[in-house]
Amino acid sequence: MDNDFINKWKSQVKKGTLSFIVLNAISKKELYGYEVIEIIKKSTDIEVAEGTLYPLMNRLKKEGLTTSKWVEQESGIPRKYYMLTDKGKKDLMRMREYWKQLEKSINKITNNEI
Amino acid sequence: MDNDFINKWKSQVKKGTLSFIVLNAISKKELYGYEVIEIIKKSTDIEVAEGTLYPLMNRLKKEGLTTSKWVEQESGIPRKYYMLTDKGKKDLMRMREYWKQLEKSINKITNNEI
DNA sequence: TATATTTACATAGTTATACTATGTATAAAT
DNA sequence: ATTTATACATAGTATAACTATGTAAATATA
Repeated sequence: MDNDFINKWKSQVKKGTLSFIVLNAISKKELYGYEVIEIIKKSTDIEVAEGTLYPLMNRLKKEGLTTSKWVEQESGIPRKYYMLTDKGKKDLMRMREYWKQLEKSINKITNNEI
Repeated sequence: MDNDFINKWKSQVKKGTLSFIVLNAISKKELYGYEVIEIIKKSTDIEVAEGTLYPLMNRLKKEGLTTSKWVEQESGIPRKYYMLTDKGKKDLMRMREYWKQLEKSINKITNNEI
């Protein structure tokens, strides 16, 4: 209840940035879902719930940005690895451009340069 | 229909960034709604529909981040000017900190530094 | 040996916010 | 006289994160 607005805002900021972060993460190396959560936590300190991540992974696949393959483990539960498709790579490039632009715009506005 | 994913993504990125941009914009100078749309368009090239902006302005006020006052014009329709409350100023500071952190995290991830 | 925790996947329902479409009203431009 | 620009607003829709919950195997702990 404490700072309701800020918390809601942080959650809203994730809408968009989260898919961007995920696509970037799997762009250099195939990753499985659970691993993505850990990597994001470690490198950005953002906590992504499993109930957030798995539907997102499915959506990215359904939209044609990723593919996946199951990999059996010698021990333990099989892992579903995700990788970018050509469309995924292309879209990620465009997202990076847009993000760079947005970053500039927001810096301008926060630094009173309107 | 062309690039559906990217367009949806851009719209999602706005959820969060838009309120941040608006708060920054009115932080240095009282602005009225219509003016906010023009300023955002000019300084960030982001097109905000009126049906997006006015509900947002009302929400920010309801959440206690802004107040407003009507100002009659010698000619033309009265304008509703918005300004930050103390809570609005405090929250904006925290949003700026969070954004700075996010920017760093995303730069790290896009530059393959995981 | 029994129990709790960690790993690894998934979905149903809820919430929050941007978008679309639409409406009202005044002033200026064509 | 009609269109465009200015200035506000709301109802309904779509999207995506969040909460809660569930399954199952492996490992750690009591």
